[in-house]
Amino acid sequence: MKFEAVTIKDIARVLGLSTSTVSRALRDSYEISSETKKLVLEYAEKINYHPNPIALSLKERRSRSIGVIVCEIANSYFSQVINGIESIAYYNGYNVIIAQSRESFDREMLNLQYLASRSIDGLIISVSTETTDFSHLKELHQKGMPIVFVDRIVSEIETHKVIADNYKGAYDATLHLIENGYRRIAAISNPEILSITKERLAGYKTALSDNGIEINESLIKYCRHGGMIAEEVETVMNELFEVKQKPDAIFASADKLTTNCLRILRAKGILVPGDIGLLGFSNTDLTELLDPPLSIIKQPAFEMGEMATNLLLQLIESKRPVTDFETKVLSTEMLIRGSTKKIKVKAKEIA
Amino acid sequence: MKFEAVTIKDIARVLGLSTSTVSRALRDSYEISSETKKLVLEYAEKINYHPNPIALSLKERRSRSIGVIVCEIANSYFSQVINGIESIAYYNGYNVIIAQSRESFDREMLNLQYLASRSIDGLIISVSTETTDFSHLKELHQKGMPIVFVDRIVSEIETHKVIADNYKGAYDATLHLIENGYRRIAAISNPEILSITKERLAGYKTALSDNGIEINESLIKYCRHGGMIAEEVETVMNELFEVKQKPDAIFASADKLTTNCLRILRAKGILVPGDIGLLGFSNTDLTELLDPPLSIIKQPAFEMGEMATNLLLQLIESKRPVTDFETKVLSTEMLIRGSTKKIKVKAKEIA
DNA sequence: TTTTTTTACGCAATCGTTGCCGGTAACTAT
DNA sequence: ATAGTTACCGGCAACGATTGCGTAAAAAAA
Repeated sequence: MKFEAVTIKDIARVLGLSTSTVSRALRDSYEISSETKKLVLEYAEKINYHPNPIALSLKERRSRSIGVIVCEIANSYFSQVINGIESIAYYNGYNVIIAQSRESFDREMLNLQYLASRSIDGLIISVSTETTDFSHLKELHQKGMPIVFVDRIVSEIETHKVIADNYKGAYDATLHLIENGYRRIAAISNPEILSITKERLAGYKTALSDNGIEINESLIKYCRHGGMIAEEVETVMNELFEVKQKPDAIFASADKLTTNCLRILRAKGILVPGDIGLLGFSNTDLTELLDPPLSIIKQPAFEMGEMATNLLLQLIESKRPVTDFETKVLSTEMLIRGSTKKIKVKAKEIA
Repeated sequence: MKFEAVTIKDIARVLGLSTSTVSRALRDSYEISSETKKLVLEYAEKINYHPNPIALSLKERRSRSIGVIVCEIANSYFSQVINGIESIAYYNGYNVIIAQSRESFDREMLNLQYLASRSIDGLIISVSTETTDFSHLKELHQKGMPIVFVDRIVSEIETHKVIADNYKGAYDATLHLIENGYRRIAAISNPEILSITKERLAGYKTALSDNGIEINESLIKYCRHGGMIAEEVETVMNELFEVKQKPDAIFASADKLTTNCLRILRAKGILVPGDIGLLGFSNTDLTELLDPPLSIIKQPAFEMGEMATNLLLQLIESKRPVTDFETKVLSTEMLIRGSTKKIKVKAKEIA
């Protein structure tokens, strides 16, 4: 079954005009008499005419749609980013096509090809944890595709970028743990290649150093799939608890990592706080209802989506090639709750 | 800046052929010699030619994209449904355009118009809680737009529908509460107009009747915005706890309602279980980590998305108008956890 | 060698819309 | 009265791809 729409030809035929006249009447051209305009406009309204966007796209060589690639939408951070993207896009008459990489490089490539072949006018992307080769993105970028990175950025590609203040967020988080008496603070992260991982770990390390705590590389763990697979989080947790000197706190640097950490700690019967403190990046609005209520670093996800879209539209609608790119850095927010309750510092560790 | 793509004309010009020859060579027509085919194919591969989907859409009068309207994607149930939709759609070469109604009738209307004007080939929709007037959908449907309803269906429109077994899910949930000793079971629901509300409340009521418990309408509350706004849940909770005979359990019939119930109970300092039992429909994977771990009814969201998409593609690709529609009903799953712990039944209530 | 058939390709229309050019009235200016 | 101007509208081409039809050249049959 086909959905038949009204065209400009139908109007022209019925009204005994040419298509060009109808077109111009609809666009309120000065070359058309007010009577004809009125005639056309009224009839168009009556039969509920809408210009065919596909024909327009073909004519104008633009699809008025932007592509978005994230790892998954069933992630509170990204779903909030997407809400931000959509709000701006729809407001400006752009359509949003969402694709999920599911943290797979291959799927990211496929999605990219798919979107490119669907003639998107621009792209907002947060690269997958598996992506170490950016040549596909570079190629597209060089061909003139406007691209804006959000969150997980690619430093090698010069374009607009929107990130949270990952360094400060992680620094504050670590500092908070230290101030509450924690000393052996483990970090559970995404793969090292990701920009957010580097930035967050840098904040974590500096906070430790600034407070005279030695950085212990064996306390820093990476999860290949960003916590999407619970087992990988379990594996690194096992590694952390296998050794003599167990951590007394965990800093998890991504949404899924944070909640999966809690899941595994609970499964292991390790008490939070009590046995261990837990603080992580998260945008879920359920963290305060968890057992224990989680202390979190929250990113301004919606605003990041909005900002990325505004920058992208700027690129798309710019007449001349843009060479002056900016990287917007938005502040994170720390919410302190039960999972990082103050512990008594053992005497020997104070010195 | 524009992203310039390779066209069939570029190939024709370089190879000294006509566009029709190139087109036919690419489509492996018998009318083209194998040498020419090889030449064209190799060159197309070399310059990374991809047919312009917009031109194809215009020619074939189809966009190969389907529209999806849900209340919001930052809802675990709907994000899982969307994952199901996308998996089937992408597999069949269809593009998915997602729009959010945010439980607003006006936004649903706008999205619908927008999608229709973007020439979608079909629509999957779960209507908003505000939608009581279906004339816009009916009109579109009558014009020949293939539509499939998921979850929140519209009985007045005859087409394929995919739902969970809401009646049985709610019946089982209520029965479980009764078996665990709860007697004054309140129900917090979406607006009465929604199909899921009717079905779930029917299950709830029958379970009560079957067990000799009188149905008390003052224990049944409706939330206009489906719990998207925390305040409305608070209002109905206040009403429930204002009266002398307070409920001893709550059955929440939607994802956001369930978690917001817990949020408010915690804020009020009402113990779950203990003071009150709580069980609700939910698809969040965080419910087991909540305090208390929530007993839930889970819908097969991903499968529902898959099924809806298969049915929609069937409609779209059918040569003749389809008149034989089906309503698929999928089983829910009940997960029993701490929030519905057995309580001692008071002697007077047993009789 | 002539006729028929096959092979291999080009032309032009089409999808819906708009831009450019051209044309015909009616009106104004000379 | 004639030239020039203005108002208004139609025709054609183009965007990128497909397709029915026509046809020249080569191959096969007569």
